[in-house]
Amino acid sequence: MICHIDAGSGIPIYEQIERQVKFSIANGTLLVGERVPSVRELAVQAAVNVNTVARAYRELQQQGVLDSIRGTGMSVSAAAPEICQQNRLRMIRDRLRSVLQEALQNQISVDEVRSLVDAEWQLLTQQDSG
Amino acid sequence: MICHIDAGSGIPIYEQIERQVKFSIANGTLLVGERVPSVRELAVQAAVNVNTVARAYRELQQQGVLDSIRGTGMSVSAAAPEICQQNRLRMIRDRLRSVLQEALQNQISVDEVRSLVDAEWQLLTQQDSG
DNA sequence: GATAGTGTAATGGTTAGCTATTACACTATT
DNA sequence: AATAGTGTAATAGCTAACCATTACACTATC
Repeated sequence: MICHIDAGSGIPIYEQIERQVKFSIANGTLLVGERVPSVRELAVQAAVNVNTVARAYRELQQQGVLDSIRGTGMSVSAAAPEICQQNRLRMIRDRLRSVLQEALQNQISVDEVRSLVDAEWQLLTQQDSG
Repeated sequence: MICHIDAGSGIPIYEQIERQVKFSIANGTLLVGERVPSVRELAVQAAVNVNTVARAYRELQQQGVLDSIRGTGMSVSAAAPEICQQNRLRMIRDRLRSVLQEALQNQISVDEVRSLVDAEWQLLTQQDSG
């Protein structure tokens, strides 16, 4: 599992990690019972502090997504796929709604928004930059 | 000029104020030379501290959007409309891009995104909740 | 049993954002 | 001149997020 962290996105790092773990479970990259990267391993890979990863994992555990076995590691719980799939679109939708609210409040039309979406999507898929 | 502040959006309040002043200038709600609400007045209206408004205004002044006359107030600069109109879509686009990046990284299709946009837009325009 | 790898926890420090409060210099109005 | 309204500034306190470091309890492996 590879974690993309955008430090300047305004979203807390631990939350970004949470999201990406959930997404990986939702789309089958992480399977039930599979071990998730260790906190230290992921901290190095994402160039982030161990505590930050630990916090993300702790919250995922509290949400029932991860099982923790002391001394061994953390693994994807049996209930995880259902939880994560249910939240899959919701996580995107919540962020999207916030942007749309701003657009709406400032007299930007649906058509303009649609154009932006299509244009930006094309840029992202072209360059495959992320 | 009315300011809508969403404390839980993750975007700093002073930045939200900046954005909304710019939007108001871009769409003609605030005209060149017109006085902007005083820091104290806007602070009360938005239920926010004076310093926070002052910071937003200070940055807008540094960007050439507002002129400051000590003892009198702040007014929309002559250069403001051009600056704000140029940034109008860019402000939305930047936030949109961030959301789309996450969607793309997690195998969400364009169609799903488009559906979300349309559905959310309809909800927002129906309820007129902001 | 020693070692290396797990999660967990505590401490201390930094930065950003926000609040509350007070104060000052200035301008416009009365 | 007095008053009320401007922007501006400084101080102090708070919280969230993050980092660096150290330490501990546990497990698997050699």
